[in-house]
Amino acid sequence: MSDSPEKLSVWCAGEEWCPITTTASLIGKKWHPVIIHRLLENGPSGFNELKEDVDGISSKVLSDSLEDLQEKGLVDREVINEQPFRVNYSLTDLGASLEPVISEMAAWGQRYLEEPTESDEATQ
Amino acid sequence: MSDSPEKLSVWCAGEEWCPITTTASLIGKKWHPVIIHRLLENGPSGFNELKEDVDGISSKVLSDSLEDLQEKGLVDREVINEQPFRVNYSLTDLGASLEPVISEMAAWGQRYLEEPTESDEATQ
DNA sequence: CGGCATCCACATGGATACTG
DNA sequence: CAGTATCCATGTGGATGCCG
Repeated sequence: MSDSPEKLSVWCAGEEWCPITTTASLIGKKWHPVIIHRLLENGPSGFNELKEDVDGISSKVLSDSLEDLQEKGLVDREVINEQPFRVNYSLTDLGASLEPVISEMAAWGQRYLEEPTESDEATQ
Repeated sequence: MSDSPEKLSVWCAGEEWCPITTTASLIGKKWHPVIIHRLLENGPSGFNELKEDVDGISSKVLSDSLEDLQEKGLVDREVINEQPFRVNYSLTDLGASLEPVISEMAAWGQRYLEEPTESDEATQ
């Protein structure tokens, strides 16, 4: 993994460019952080493998999210076999460079969020 | 600022509870990270003050976002004067505890994202 | 100043079924 | 296995205007 991926040029909503807004626009979608986290933890994965790791996602949404992440240059898709058909998703260098961000999010969640109990579950 | 805010119990989409998914559901909306960032940087702020700091947001969306952040226990709203009407938004201890996450996002954005040039701007 | 009301367009995501 | 197709409900955000 290179430690200096190419920079990404992304336009941003406001009038002034803001690194936080822009970063949020990259990973601020519902499933993006989890997908990146799984790819960081488990390494390159196939589609259904990823679908099982990312609990609760539908194939359509996973497909959409992966396409989005590819466009943003954070994820690579590689067809590694035609028959049987096999695909590999992996992080680009830029995607992998998000590791500190993702692990801060995970750490924060573990420290400050409480796992719902059975009774919480019943009320949902 | 206390260093051990109360834990927050949040339900999460999938079948298994996941700290990343849950954290993402808290700060994964378009403007939330910026709002938190501004409150961290500039301290407690009034509504319009915040609106100017968060560049490009409309009052409706800021209002919605702040309400959401209050419900999630990350932001406090305090009416500090009736006439003239003045309100103060500040981070709760839990909200302030997000500082490492937010600053990682900001740092990542500054390191790996490129500010668009004038010509980029022209094509948008 | 600090919003809320209204309206509307578009994005997002979930369920289900089907395909090469 | 790795998706796509379709449909549909809800969410999200932007514009504008008004109010105490």
